[in-house]
Amino acid sequence: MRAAPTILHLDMDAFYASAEQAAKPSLRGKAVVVGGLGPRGVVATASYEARRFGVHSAMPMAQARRLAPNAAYLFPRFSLYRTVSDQVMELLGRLSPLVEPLSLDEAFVDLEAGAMADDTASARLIGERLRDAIRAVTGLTGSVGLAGSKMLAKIASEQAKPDGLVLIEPGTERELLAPMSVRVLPGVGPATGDHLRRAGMTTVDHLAEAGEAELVRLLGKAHGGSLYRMALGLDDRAVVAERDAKSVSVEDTFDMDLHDRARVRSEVARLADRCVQRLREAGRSGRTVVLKVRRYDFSTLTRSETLRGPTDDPTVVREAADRLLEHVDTTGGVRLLGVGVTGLADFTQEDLFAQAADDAQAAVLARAPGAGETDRPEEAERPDGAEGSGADGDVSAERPGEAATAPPEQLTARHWAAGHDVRHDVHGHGWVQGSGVGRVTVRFEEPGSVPGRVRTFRVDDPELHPADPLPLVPRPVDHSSWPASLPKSRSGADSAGSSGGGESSP
DNA sequence: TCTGGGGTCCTCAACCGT
DNA sequence: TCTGACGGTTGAGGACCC
Repeated sequence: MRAAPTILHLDMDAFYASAEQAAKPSLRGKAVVVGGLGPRGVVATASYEARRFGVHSAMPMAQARRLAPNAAYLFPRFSLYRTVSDQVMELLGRLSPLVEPLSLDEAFVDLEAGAMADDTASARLIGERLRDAIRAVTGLTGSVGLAGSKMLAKIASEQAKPDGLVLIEPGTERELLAPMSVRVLPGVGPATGDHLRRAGMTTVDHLAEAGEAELVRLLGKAHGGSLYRMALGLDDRAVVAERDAKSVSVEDTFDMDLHDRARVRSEVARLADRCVQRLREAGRSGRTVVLKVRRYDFSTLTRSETLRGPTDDPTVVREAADRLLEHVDTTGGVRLLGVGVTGLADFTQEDLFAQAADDAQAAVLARAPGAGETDRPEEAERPDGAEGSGADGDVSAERPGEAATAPPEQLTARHWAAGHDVRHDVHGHGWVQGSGVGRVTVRFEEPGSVPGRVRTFRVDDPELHPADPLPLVPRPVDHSSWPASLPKSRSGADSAGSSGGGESSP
């Protein structure tokens, strides 16, 4: 525990939905739901307007449509969200060298490492100025929590939502936590929450009173011990800037269960290729191949196989996944398949072969260091050529600069996904409101415009083209010197407790 | 009324070598 | 040679997070 609120947690408000509302003026103030639009999709984010109907994250899309039939339902556009996220993370990086992104819309900042905040007043000032800067640069709002630890900073930002700032004064932590539900503590989900409730513990105070021994008895050593410390407000987890990924995986849920064994095998091969592609893009290799199968009844099983050494060879991963599939009963149907790789390394078994060959040249017995016997046939037979194998690049142009020069003109496919941007030779920039029976409906508007008009075209209209997202703020205020202009401290900003939302302006 | 995708961490059991 | 303790590895599953 620190003496000053030196951890800042930023959480963008209803991030995906807010970004869509900023991009599409006609959706501002309306219920917007972003997520998978297929029959088995779930909600990724609902705008605050949609939440009033009871729609929330992780809810099945079919249920959301029943609750809010008039909401706008949009497919996620990760390239847009990533662009905005990069802008936000760049601002955070100017506050401290220690920034830990948790996702596209959330991050911890260690203000102490940035030597930015030396007291409560200056921490609060930084938080407010950060919210101003985010709004000016991205057009979106974010909520800020400030406290002496990660856990409390996150709880504070949750309380600050939407569009607010909450600072937890050092020394008030236990009192603040005591009446809260056990579910506010990190690591307490539905299962643990139920477990604790059956033992008569529903508030954080109950956990603190129960004592460490009782929690360890109920939940095990690691979980029980850490939960007890959290209940006392103790959390000394550091903000970690760089985290190496420990696994890479891809999975697909099918609109209809798969029954044909040959189809299941071909899907597993396809997923293995995609997984390897991701692995290679990250410049990594992996040693353990994992197959995941979710059956018709939602029961999920995994099978794994550890190779002699790490690989990034699609053939090796594909064959391992296929071997694992042989041990899985898929009669009855399969709703999800996944292929993953863990035990990541920065070298491959093939590198070890090269090393072994060098060793042999030096008249030393060729035995690869740390990898046991290096006599695995399927890896020895690998044809060389690590360049771009596997599935060829269907990844969309993610970098704004590149995207502008390479518009995704998929004229052969002509699939108009709801919510995606388009450009019409006559009417200009717009977005797909819906499509079907050979028609596509487009609303012509852009971030800075007034709500636009709707027109309908044939799906193969030659004047209609897919387009990249436009910046949410067409001409952002210059923030290149931010936050150098921040005063070190301001006494007027030092008021205790929470400051509500909506007080900042660009 | 059904339940995504991409991860992390923990637990437990089985097995192996010392 | 047998036995037990113990640590490391592997495999499977569960819970949780965003």
